[in-house]
Amino acid sequence: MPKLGMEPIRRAALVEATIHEIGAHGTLDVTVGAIAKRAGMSSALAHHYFGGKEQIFLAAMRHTLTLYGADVRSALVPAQTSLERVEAIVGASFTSSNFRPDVIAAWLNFYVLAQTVPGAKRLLTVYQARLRSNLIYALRPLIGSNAPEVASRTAALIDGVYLRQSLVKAVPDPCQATRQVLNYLDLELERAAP
Amino acid sequence: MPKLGMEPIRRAALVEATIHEIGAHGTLDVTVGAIAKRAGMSSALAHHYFGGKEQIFLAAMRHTLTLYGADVRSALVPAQTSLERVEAIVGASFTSSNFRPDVIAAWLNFYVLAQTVPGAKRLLTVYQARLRSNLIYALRPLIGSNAPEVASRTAALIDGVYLRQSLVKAVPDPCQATRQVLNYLDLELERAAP
Amino acid sequence: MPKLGMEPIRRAALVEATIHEIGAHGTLDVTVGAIAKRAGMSSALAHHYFGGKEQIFLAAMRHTLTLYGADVRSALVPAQTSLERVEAIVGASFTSSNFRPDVIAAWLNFYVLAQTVPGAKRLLTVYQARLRSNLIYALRPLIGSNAPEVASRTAALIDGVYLRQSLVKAVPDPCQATRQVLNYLDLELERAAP
Amino acid sequence: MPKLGMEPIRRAALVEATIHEIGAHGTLDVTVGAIAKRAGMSSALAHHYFGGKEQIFLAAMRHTLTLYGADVRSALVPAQTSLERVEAIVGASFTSSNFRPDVIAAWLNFYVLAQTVPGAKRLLTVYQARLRSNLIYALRPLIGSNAPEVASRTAALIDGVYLRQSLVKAVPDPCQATRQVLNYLDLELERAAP
DNA sequence: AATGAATGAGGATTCATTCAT
DNA sequence: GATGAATGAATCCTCATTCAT
Repeated sequence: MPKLGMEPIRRAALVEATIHEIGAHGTLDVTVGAIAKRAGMSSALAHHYFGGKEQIFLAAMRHTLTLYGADVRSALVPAQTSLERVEAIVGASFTSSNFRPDVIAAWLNFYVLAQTVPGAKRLLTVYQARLRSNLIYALRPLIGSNAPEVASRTAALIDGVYLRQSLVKAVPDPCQATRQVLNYLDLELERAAP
Repeated sequence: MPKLGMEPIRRAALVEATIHEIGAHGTLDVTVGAIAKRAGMSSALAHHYFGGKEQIFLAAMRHTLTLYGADVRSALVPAQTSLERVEAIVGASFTSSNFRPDVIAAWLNFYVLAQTVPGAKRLLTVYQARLRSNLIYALRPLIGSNAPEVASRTAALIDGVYLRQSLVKAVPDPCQATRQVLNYLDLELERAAP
Repeated sequence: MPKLGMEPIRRAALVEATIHEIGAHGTLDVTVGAIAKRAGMSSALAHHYFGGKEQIFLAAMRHTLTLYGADVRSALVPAQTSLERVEAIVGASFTSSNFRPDVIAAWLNFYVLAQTVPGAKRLLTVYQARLRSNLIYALRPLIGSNAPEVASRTAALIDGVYLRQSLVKAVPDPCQATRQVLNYLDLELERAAP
Repeated sequence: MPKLGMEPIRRAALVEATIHEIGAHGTLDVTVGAIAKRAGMSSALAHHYFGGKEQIFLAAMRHTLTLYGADVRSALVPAQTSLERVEAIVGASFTSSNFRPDVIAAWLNFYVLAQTVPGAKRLLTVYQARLRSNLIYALRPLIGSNAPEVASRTAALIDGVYLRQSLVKAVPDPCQATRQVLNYLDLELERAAP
């Protein structure tokens, strides 16, 4: 009984497993075998579906970025004011589904992957560009021409918070992380409109 | 050609080569053989002096952190005012000898190493603690009890700038990076003493 | 060509090859590669099936001991009298399938392996215990309470004959070896029942 | 200050260290470096004196055999009767200086070495021949033409006792070992002269 | 669709040995 | 006499990847 439509299920399972595996090891030094086993299939099948390790990694990146993007979008839906938009964007970076040890470690390693694999660099660049343009769009009404620079700084700060969290054993605290970034943004807003 | 007292020379060459190699590959996926060859010796000798790959990595980390620490200290020497102190600390992070593609890639990978190797985590933790305490000490006269929080944010921002630079092919611009961080700090200082 | 159920075939081939290789070299200093090549496969496959060199050695030991045990058991089947039992046990030690240069060298090296690998020591200890209890059981009706001591001596003598044979280039002579041990046992029996 | 006459001291130290090292590891898998360190010198010096690992091993064998030979000879001195001769020979095999875990492991490994290194085989063959002729000479007055066969059996028994001792963690018991062999010889003597 | 079988390539590590001082 | 320096060779082991079923 050839199971139809297995492909998307298998792919999803592998992507999921990849992130867990990277999270568990903290490294890209995970074997296709381990990923496949965690996903409940043979490594041969993993290759069958993805063609190779690199593409499995890329799929995992795409998945992570997609989830993140969806979080941002859905957080923006109810946002009415510019300020709420900004808060929505920052908040989405620290959703409890994104700001998890697993995912944090994965992000870190995606940056490493981007040093080697062009596709990975492209994905991260797109992520950064989106984040930036989202922030600029939300900030412009509030701080005008300062928006681009502040957006860059905000993005860097977010990434920095992630990076530092990767060192700590403590379970990540989304609220505190969000506040840390928003506190900075408050400053910028105060200056623009005292 | 064998001389006495080769050990420190060889060790230094290996550490140097390790950073270059990591920088060139953007990954910890470098072979001891490649490192040794770059350092002009056999891989066996590398093992002889360091005992293993992990310890070579750790030595490279220590070296990088030491250089950075020295830069901070020597930048602090001529600093008279608190503001100059802060500027010195931030500036040292973006010295042209630290803020180089090589070293940036190395830092990124040290964070990855720290996920696995306890010694590496320890080193990075110490680095963060020093940076933080340096900043707090310099900031306290300027912003009082806000110093710790601002120090954390500043540190995260610095790391974030590094992280983002790792994605860009463009040669790093120390001035711009420094300004990015100092602009933020200006805000904090303005608020404290308008 | 890949078929199913290759595992037992491969494992058997490797075990066989291991004994031959140890026999040919007279040492445990044989490479997994050489064993695998002799068994007609890649060394990677050998690792795949056994997990490591040590476990290959242990499997070879187990195989040798199993063969020997089977020889003893089947020799005991037709034995009617106690004397025949004793002769069966001793004879099995010098079967032409056991008392072969290959196997003799292997035994010697198993003793060496047992110095290092607990599992190997366990196997040899079990072998010795079985041989001893077999002998005691067969000897008791003939020599009574002397059986244990005589069994020990007999076992030592058998091992000694093996050890000495390992030094000689001449092809082993099962008959002579058997006689050497049985002659000693005759003495013991005579004394008990003159 | 070039120390004169260092050579014999160094060589002795190395030989001593070799036996200890083999005893400690239970294997010939000991490194020249470890031997040299135990002997308090550099491995280069070990090579200087012996030329290579194999020759170090051979020297250790020679030393062991020489000690044993000396023990036999000195035990024979006070022996008056043939029976005392026999007892002296057997006893010397189980002197507390020979029948030690160290030395027992070394013997076992010498047999392994003999499979590969002709010189080692020669040494062991000489040892066996001497033991045999010593025994025959002592036994002939007691059992006549049976002496050669009994000598062989005795020698095998001695070696077997050694071999079995190598498996046991318990500290070797010279008395018991000696008795085990002498008990056998008593039998032979009884038969010859009831 | 799925997998066991199989391998080639590569890498860390160890070690005997040599050499210049 | 003695050693630190240095290396080539060898070996175990891992893993991504392929293939036939």
